[in-house]
Amino acid sequence: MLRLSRLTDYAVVVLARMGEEATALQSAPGLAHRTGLPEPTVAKVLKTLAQAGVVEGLRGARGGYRLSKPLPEIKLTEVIVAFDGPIALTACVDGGSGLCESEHLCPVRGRWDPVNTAIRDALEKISVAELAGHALSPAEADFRLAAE
Amino acid sequence: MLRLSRLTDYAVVVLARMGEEATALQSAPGLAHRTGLPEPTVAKVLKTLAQAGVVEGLRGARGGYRLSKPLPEIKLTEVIVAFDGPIALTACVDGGSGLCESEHLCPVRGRWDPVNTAIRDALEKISVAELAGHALSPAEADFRLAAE
DNA sequence: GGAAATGGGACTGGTTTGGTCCTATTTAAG
DNA sequence: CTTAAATAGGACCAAACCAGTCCCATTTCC
Ligand code: FES
Ligand code: FES
Repeated sequence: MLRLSRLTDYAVVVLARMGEEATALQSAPGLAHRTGLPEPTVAKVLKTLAQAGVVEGLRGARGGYRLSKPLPEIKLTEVIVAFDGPIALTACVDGGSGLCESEHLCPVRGRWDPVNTAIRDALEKISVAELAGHALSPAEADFRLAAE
Repeated sequence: MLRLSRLTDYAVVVLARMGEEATALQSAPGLAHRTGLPEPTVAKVLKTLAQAGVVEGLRGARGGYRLSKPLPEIKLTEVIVAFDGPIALTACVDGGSGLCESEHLCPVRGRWDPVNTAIRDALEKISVAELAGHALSPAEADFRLAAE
């Protein structure tokens, strides 16, 4: 289905929620509660995002996570790469030789690169903020909490 | 890895090989031999391509497959859709509601659409011919055969 | 010192996918 | 008319992959 990891989807949801209070320090359990997603999953997502440098994690009691840059500056590619790895559409990786067994017979050898860059370019232009529907209103957020 | 099905890769290889003799009727075993790919796999790929209308299959002895249109007119999306299904990057399909359990809590709901169209547009512009490295020279083809 | 949080990774069940094989159907050749 | 060669279609199985959970170490505030 050419689908990306479900965790990527979750990540966007979590980031969107964080974007509503961009400066605040928010804990994983807290965010789980506010997004309605299961807590262990949110924790995992945040860990990965922290590794990628998209969010910044502060340890200790009263610790939590914080966006390391404003939502509109977070490119979608950053998130995707964090969870799905480098954006390369095929098994025959970009310049890499030696990995494909039928390489010496293959007319396509390496030719996927233009495709990959085309997709990277397309995704590069999209920020997470654009996916977030930038900020549900606070009222709407309250409604969601109530719905739980 | 955001990778597409390996069969898609094979398909492009096979199509590229067919493009070298675009009008000729070529059998699955023959193409398998010429591409160096295992025969059952090539057969499967061709069946799928036939269903998608990319190639045309003729039955019976002396049957075979033929491109249903010239290689440069075959868009990459056609091939991808044939093997990987519709190009939609997330589990939450385009307009479809009701499939996602946390939809009522989800700030992203449906917002992936722009991403999907961005990717579709990018892929739409690429033809299989562009990936094929359009035609190894006949000499090169002979070399390959000899190399087997 | 204890509680609360992140950091990092191991483990596992479920799903998906690739690859193979089998059978029916069609058509040309002998 | 029989046989052979090919496509059409689908069933099946093993392997790879992924999500989800859990566990333990580390850090920091109270
Ligand atoms: S299939 Fe691997 S190089 Fe072409
Ligand atoms: S995660 Fe499904 S609608 Fe957002």
